[in-house]
Amino acid sequence: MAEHRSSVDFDLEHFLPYRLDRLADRVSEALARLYEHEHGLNVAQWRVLAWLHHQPQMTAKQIRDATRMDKARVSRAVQALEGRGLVWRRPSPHDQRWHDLRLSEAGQQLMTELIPRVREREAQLLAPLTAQERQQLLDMMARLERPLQED
Amino acid sequence: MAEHRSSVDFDLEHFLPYRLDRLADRVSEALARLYEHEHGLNVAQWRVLAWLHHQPQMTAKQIRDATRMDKARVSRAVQALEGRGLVWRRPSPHDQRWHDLRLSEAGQQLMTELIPRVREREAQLLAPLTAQERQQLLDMMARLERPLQED
DNA sequence: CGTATATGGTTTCATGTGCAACTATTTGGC
DNA sequence: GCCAAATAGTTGCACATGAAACCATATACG
Repeated sequence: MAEHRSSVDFDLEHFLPYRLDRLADRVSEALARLYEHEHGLNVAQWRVLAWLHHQPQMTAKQIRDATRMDKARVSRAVQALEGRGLVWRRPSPHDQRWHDLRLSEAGQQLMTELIPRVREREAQLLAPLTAQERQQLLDMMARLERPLQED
Repeated sequence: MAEHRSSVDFDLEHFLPYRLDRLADRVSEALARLYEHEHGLNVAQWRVLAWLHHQPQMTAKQIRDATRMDKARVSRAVQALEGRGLVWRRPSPHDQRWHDLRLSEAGQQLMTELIPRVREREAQLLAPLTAQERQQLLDMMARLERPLQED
């Protein structure tokens, strides 16, 4: 059992950052077909919609905190969604710097159609793992992520 | 225990593709300081160097297969590395379409310096998991990835 | 009050990327 | 041997993204 890796040889195949990135890419690609090819949504836009579906009224700042996306990325995603009539935006009465965001009727409809299909796809992806393993996986990922929070 | 998620509510926080992507991003960012900020290498370039260190002579095609990166991405990474004198490239005597790649002396040196530090960083990242858990994690990731191979 | 500072959001710029079209070389069928 | 198809690698293009500069609004402090 070669559990001790030599100090001179370095194998990317056993290097977690690389493996994580590769898997994330593959998974993301497998999902993109649903919201990208069929609905012209990129990942940032999909995430904004998902959050607004989950929590019906948010500001861009809240979405940024929730998704940990760059604020420029959120800003552009919201612009695109507003342009397509999927999201409403208006300055907050409490503070004009904030913009309150909500799904429009069309946005709501889109998510109602999309979510079950995304769920189904996720189930396919997760099929190789037992329910217990899925839980373990998410749990380990959370533990790995915690020390990397930088705010 | 709320293990059955409602069909109307959708929480990105429990959605594996999103969680994977976020973790991969964070981890990647934590490592980028080492090879990006200090050595001006981007991820693609780092991967090419790592593979050439692991297996001293490869063609771009082999690197592409190993890393599953787009061939344009590999091509540009190699160009940059050759331009900086970190890798040598010459047409293969067997087939002029191939280019044999090797680390130069400088490339070798860079990796000798970089690898231990990258290893150390990886160890910090993995600190929250036991050795057994690390093994489980890589194993589960491999099982998730297998059905997504598309070649 | 009134100015300095902080904050939410936008825009500009440089960079990285995938895809598709392209070039050059090799292989396979005739 | 010769041309069609395949293959390795490069390049043009469109797009997404992060960092930094920027704008507008709100808050803090004199």
